[in-house]
Amino acid sequence: MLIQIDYKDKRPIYEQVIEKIQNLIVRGIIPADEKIPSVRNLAIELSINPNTIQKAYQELERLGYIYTVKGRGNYVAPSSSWKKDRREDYFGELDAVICELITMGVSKEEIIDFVNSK
Amino acid sequence: MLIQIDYKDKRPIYEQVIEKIQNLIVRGIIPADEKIPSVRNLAIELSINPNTIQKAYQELERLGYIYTVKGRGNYVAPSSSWKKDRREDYFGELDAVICELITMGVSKEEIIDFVNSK
Amino acid sequence: MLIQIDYKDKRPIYEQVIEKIQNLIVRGIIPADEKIPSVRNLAIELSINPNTIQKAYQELERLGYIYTVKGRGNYVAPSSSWKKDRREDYFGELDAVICELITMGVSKEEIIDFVNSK
Amino acid sequence: MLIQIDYKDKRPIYEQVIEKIQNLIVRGIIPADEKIPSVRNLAIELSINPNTIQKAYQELERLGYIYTVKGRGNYVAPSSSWKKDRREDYFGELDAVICELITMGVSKEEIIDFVNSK
DNA sequence: GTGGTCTAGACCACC
DNA sequence: GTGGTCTAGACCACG
Repeated sequence: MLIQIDYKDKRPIYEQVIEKIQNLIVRGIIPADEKIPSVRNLAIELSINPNTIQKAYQELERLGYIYTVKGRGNYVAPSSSWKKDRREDYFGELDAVICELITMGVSKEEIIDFVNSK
Repeated sequence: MLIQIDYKDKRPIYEQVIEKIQNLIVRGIIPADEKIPSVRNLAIELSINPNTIQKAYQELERLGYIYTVKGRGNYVAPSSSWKKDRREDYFGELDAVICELITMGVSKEEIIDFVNSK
Repeated sequence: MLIQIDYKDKRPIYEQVIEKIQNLIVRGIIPADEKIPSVRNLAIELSINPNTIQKAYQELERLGYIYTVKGRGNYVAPSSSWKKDRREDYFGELDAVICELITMGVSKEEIIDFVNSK
Repeated sequence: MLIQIDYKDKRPIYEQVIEKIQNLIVRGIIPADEKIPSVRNLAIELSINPNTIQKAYQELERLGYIYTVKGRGNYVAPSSSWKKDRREDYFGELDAVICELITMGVSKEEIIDFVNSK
């Protein structure tokens, strides 16, 4: 797996795990219905306590990114279960940042130029 | 003062205080070199532990939004000391959000439409 | 057979098998004294461990929905052996739900309207 | 507090805690914005590990029944944040039970009689 | 003191 | 072997 924990990061470990796996799923690196590492294996691989991975996996399931089959393992969910939510989340963030920039006197044109320069 | 603490907010209280005062300063509601409430007074007004206000004020000073005069109080710093930093921060955030949206298959045009609709 | 396992369902697989077969029996799709698939065959058909099917069949026998003839297979029991139990179970559930709704301030009339609208 | 754990119950302890506190809140026994016992205190009172209470409280917050203030404690949320969801949940359950009963040949009239007899 | 996170180690149901 | 739950005990940030 391509997951790395950053111990300098102030966020809790389980959040980092969530984010990393979200990334792998959203970018299509792990396809739908593919198995992801077992709680124990990932724990060993990252030298982390299994409970911490467990917490991350449970949250990922709650968010609709994976589904869990007891006695079998965890599998990535079809994109339909998270795609919409995720878009809305990011447009919400975009909205907040734009509000802040406009409040600070940045014009819409400047923002659009910035988007185009990407 | 126009500060309200939201206890249901997940962020620590001192961060909320920082954000609220930043807002008052950035929007020009408190002009440069104006005195802001003393640690003690604000603590009483918000029914909050003075240590919490103290922590917020220290951070605000570190960020360049206020300056402290020993024995006299805290004053709003001139905008030159924070304006640039703040713009860069928000453009950094904007950058991150746009990257995410593009990764998810949202086109630049959609993003620009969204900005224009504001 | 018309059985489908849903791996995203939180319940254990053997419970799903029980429920599905109960349904086929209760709705009369498999008549009394009809043979149901052998443990082995159903296991193969559903790509499931035979132990899981075995557990489901044992429970179905305990509940009176099927009876087992050693060396010959499993057969649907006559409705007399489960019909009464089942009705009582569901009226018990109905009772519990109605209690909760009333506790929450929902009137009997609202509940009756809901039943009639079905 | 009026909470009792039933060790014969097969459900996990944290679910029992959730259900018990939900009840206290829904029935108005603990009013909105009232403090509920701290994680540690309730753990001691019930002779349960604090982590288990913690899990229950986090779920209760996620469900909108309580809100948490770090360093202060947990408080019951205003009913607006859960009342609607809860009604929908129970009407959903009611719907399922009624479907089952009708499938078994129970008439609407019988069901309505049952409701009226309560 | 309060909640939030983490570790280590255990037992269980399920497959 | 797999996930789910629980205990015991620890450290941290917050107030």
